[in-house]
Formats: sequence, structure tokens, C-alpha cells
Amino acid sequence: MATIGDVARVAGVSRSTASYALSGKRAISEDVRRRVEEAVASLDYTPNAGARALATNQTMVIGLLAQFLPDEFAPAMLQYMLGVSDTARELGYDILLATDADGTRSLRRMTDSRMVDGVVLLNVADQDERLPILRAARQPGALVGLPEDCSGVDVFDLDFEETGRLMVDRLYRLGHRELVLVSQPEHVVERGGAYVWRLQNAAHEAAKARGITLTSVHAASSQPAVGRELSALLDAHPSATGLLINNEAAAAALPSVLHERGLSAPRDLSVIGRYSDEFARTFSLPFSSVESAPDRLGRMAVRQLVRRIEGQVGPGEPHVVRFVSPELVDRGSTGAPRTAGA
Amino acid sequence: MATIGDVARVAGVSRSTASYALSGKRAISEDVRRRVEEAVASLDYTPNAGARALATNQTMVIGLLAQFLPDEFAPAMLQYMLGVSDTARELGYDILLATDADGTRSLRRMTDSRMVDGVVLLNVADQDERLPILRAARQPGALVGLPEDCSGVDVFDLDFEETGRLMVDRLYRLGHRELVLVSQPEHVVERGGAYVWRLQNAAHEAAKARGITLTSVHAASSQPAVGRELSALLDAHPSATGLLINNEAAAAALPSVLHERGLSAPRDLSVIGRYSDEFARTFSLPFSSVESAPDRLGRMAVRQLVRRIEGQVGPGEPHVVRFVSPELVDRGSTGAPRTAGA
DNA sequence: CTGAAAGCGCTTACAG
DNA sequence: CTGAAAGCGCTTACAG
Repeated sequence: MATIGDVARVAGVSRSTASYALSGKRAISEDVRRRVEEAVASLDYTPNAGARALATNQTMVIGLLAQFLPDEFAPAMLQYMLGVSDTARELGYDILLATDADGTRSLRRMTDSRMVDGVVLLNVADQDERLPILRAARQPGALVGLPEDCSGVDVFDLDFEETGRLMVDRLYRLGHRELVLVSQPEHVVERGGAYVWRLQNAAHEAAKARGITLTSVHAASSQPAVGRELSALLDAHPSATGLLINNEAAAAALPSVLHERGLSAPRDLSVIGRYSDEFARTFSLPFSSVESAPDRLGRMAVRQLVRRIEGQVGPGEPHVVRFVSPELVDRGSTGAPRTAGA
Repeated sequence: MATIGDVARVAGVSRSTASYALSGKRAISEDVRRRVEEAVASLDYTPNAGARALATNQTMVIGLLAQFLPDEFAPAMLQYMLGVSDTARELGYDILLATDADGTRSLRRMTDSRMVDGVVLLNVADQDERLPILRAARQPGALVGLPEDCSGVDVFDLDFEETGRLMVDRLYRLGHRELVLVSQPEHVVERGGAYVWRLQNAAHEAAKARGITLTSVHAASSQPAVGRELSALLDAHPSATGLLINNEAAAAALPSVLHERGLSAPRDLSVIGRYSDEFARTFSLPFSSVESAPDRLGRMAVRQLVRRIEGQVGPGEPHVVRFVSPELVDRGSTGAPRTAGA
């Protein structure tokens, strides 16, 4: 394999000149530049990434920590991963991926051994075990998901509180007075999935302020349990006219549950979910939903991370906590409530 | 950040001794080993991966090339990725992930710059553009998916021909005489998705040998097109009693299509799909299916790749092409055909 | 059982 | 505008 030394020899210059000719970091005569370029082409030279990393202290690699936890819905995670990966590539970075459920070990390995210039954490919990490790690392980190303590990291998330209010408000204005909110499984909450109760609390407050009834339930994140639970829930709340779904698996399962019961939205029930448009397409979900914007969040996280890595944001400059505002994508699943007894 | 030099100094030994004490590559006195270990602990030393890679010519990283093509079904890809990633980690390797649609550039970058010790290619086409690059690389490669030319690489795939035969056979034995096979979109075939016609051709041969009718159609890989196509297909073939689905998106869409038409399997129609059990759970698909074994294929590919990387298989030793035999997971969606006129 | 030294392939002050 | 040299942090023959 050709090295910069080979290039220098073939071009008839010193190694440093060859290096500078390639990096453009100092003025080079036209003649030399051309000879170096020819040498590179004829030798099919590519710099050794490890050697470059050692010399420059930069790897041009971003660590991506995606935890696939047993009770979360994998296809939803994929969207975030692709948002991060695509943006990183655009900005010249590769992705080192860790998918194990125990992200702490992988995070420590990546940062301590300096395999990465920075790190993106997905699926961040309220008290995320990975955060102390990240804060102790010399590399900057960006999160998708809001932890309790945001110090030392840049944080991006959907505004789940506003989402909860928006969902309730929307149905309230259409005339609904009894709603049910389906959240992620309790396990997710216990593990610190703060977004679950952020949305839930805000929804309850909004319902209270408007004097309407909101019941919240947790549902499983996989079939067939989630289907059964949805069915049981419809039995238990026969007078509810609106369904708010903050649980991707439940959203994916809902169409067949409604079908089986001969129900359709918005005729019998108004439904608002919270997932991405891409997700809706993949699962062919016919429900209006608040866009969860995984690609946009991934993109924002990587952009900010790269700005930090490349020193475009001063080390003293405060870290950001940025919320994406919920946008409702109307798929026609909301309407006036069915009239009682109809 | 602590270096091996710091460790050596604190332990009162030379750098080489410190290195050997950690690698265990030569005999070390008990006393020295202990002092080195203490120094490592007190300094919180972790080797610099780039420096180690430069010295050893090994990165302990495997490249994973996952192409997310516009007309393929992303959640199915995820399964393969996780199979690869999990196995790599077990064997001590990290994953460098490339998700761009143009895998050739990423592959070249990873191999030429020596960021990886080996590479796994997912979603391999019959004439895969990435293969010439992979063959020219010094790193070994393993494929999930069978290309026309398997030289120079280890190949793992589901036995799609046997799968086609099995599907036809199963329904034939139950008494079916008119079947429809739903494949991936034509684009996938044109791009070289050889598995599509491998299954299809074998199914046709099997049908011919048994004197039964098999119609094959291509269907889109996303909603709502695929739903409409499935519906049109049921209209066009009213006398068909069996449906073979070699298209994940079609399988995911089928339950609602059947529902809308008031059909159920196996009462009105016998259905056999081809996807993983995990996939069936995620999408709550009630159809019997041939297990596509993404985790197993990913695992096999990584295992063999690591054996090559680590020289446990001689460089002269021939490359393997290994097929996973199809196994039918019975979810009760096949039965005797409905009697004509019933 | 241990150490001094060379080398992996880059980049970048330093000197001219 | 260019070159000789040091250095990044490891590993591993070579020598004792």
C-alpha cells in the first residue's frame, strides 16, 4: 500500500511537501502540486486514517450510541439512526455504531480509546447512565432526548409538553370531552423515558384547564399484547371519543384493532398519534400525527456536534437545549365526536 | 490523557515492559505485572486506538455497508444490521456504519484508508458494484446476499430456491392448485436483487412439475401503492387460493387488505410469507412464513469474516458460499383451499 | 525476565 | 516556495 513517502519519492519532493500539497495548508508551486497529484493518482494513494488520527488528534468519526432496549420499538429507532448517519456523512464524518443495550461500556471504549471525535446519544433517559461518562470524556456529545441534567452536552428533542397540549387542544376544539392517552409501557417510564410523562403531564394539565376528561394508560410495545390492551381499553372507555397515541407500537397495531371492532376514524373515534411521516408511510398508518421529526433531530444533533468538534463554537459558549415544535400532520383521522347514542 | 509512557513511569518500568504486561505476550514477573496494573488503574489508562492500529495494522473495526435504497423496506434491513452489530461486538469488534445509497464510495474510503479490518456487505446485488472494490481491497469481505460472482468473498444467504419450492409444495400438498406469488418491485430485480427471481424461478419450476398454476406479480415496497396492488391482484385472480409473499412491505400491508375485503386466512386464502419471526412480531403478521433468519445470516457472515481477519482460515483456503435452509414457521395461515363456490 | 530502539504513516512547527 | 526533523502513542523484534 502506498504511503505519503511513496508519493513524495515518485513526485520528487519531500514528504512534508507532498503532505502540504495535498492538504493545501501552505503555498505550493503549480509544478509541484501537479507532480504530487500525478503521483497520488498513479499510486492510488489514500492516507492511512489511523496515522492521520494519531498525528492530528482527529478521527473524523462520530460515535452513535443507539440502544435497542427490549421494550422499545426498533423501527422507530432506525429513523433517528439514519438521520444521524446521513448528516454525518454529508459533513465528512463516518459513524461508529454501538447497538448494545449497555451503552455505557461502548461509550467508554469509544471515547477513552479516542476512536471518535464526538458522540451522539439516542434514546436518552431522564437519569441516563451514559451521561456521567460522556461528561468526563474529552469529546463533545449531543443528545437526542432530554435528560434531567443537561449540563455539558447539547440537547435536542421534540417539545413533548407542547405536543401533549396540542393533542388535547385539537380534540377539545373539535368538541371532544373524553379522551384516552396511550403511552409507552411503564418499563420505559421507569427506565427514565422522560418524554412519556412530559407529554402525559402536559396533556393532563391541558385537559384540566379545559375541564375535560383525560385517562392515561400504558400499553405494551409489541404485539400481540398491545393489540389486546388497545381492545380492552376501548371496552373500558366506551364513552371516550378521542384517542391520543404516544406509543409507536400501539399506533402500528391500532388499525387492525379498529377494524376488528368495526370502528373507523374519525367516524367513531378521533385519533392523533405521535410519530414520523416516514413511519406513517412504512406502517401505512391513516392517523393524523404530531411529527416526531427523527431526521431533523438527528441532523440538528450532528450539526451542533460537528460545530463543537471543529471549534466553531467556543468551549466557553453555553450548551444548547433545543426543542422542535410539534407539527400536526393531518391525515383526516380527527373530526367532531360521534353524537351520544348514535 | 495517560499514555503507555505514563503507565511505564508510574510503574517504574520501560514502555515495552508495560506494553507486554498488558498484552501478556511475554512472561512478566508477578511484581511488575501488579505495578503496571496499579498504574493503569490509577491513571485510568486506555490505549489509543489509532496508535495501536498504526503499530499492529489492525483496527478491530468491521465496516458494515447497509444500503437504504428508496424502493426497499427499511425495517427489514435493520434486522440484518443488528445481527451483524451484535455478533461483531461479541467478538471484540466495533462497527463502522455506512448507510448511503452509493456504497461504493464508502467502501473505498473505509478500505483504502484502512479504517476497517474487514467488511460486511448487506443487500448484495447480482452484479454488485461494490464487489470489484471489495476484491481489490486487502481486507476480507463477507456478503449477506448471493451475487453472480462469488469469487474472493465469503457468501451467506437464505436458500431462496429451496424457499420457492417449499412454499409451492406446502400449498400443493394442502390441495391448492392456483397460487399467486407476490415479489419485490421490478426495480429491485432490475437493480440485481437476484433473490427475487431465484425464489420465483424455483417456484415456477415446482408449480410446473406439479401441474399447478402459479402467477407471479411484482408489488411496490411501500404504502399506499402496495395495498392497492394487493387488492387489484385479488380482483384479478378470484380463483387463486394461495398467496406467496416474497415482499416484506406487501406482507405488512396484507392484513388490512384482507380485512377490508372481509377475507381471512386460511379460511378464504392460504398465505405464506418470507420474513423473520422478529419482523412478524413487530408488524404483528399472522401469516406462516419462511424464516429469513437475518440475525443468523449476520452472525454467520461476521463469524467467518473474523476467522479470515484473524488468520484462522488460511488465505489459500477457499471461500465459502453457504445457504441457510428455509424453515417454515407455522402461524396457522395455511389450510385446505376453500371449495369452489363456497 | 527486562530495556533501548526502531518503526507504523501521517502532520506540522522550525529553518532556510 | 521547499526540506529535514520531531512527534503523535503504540508494538515488537533485537539484545541482554
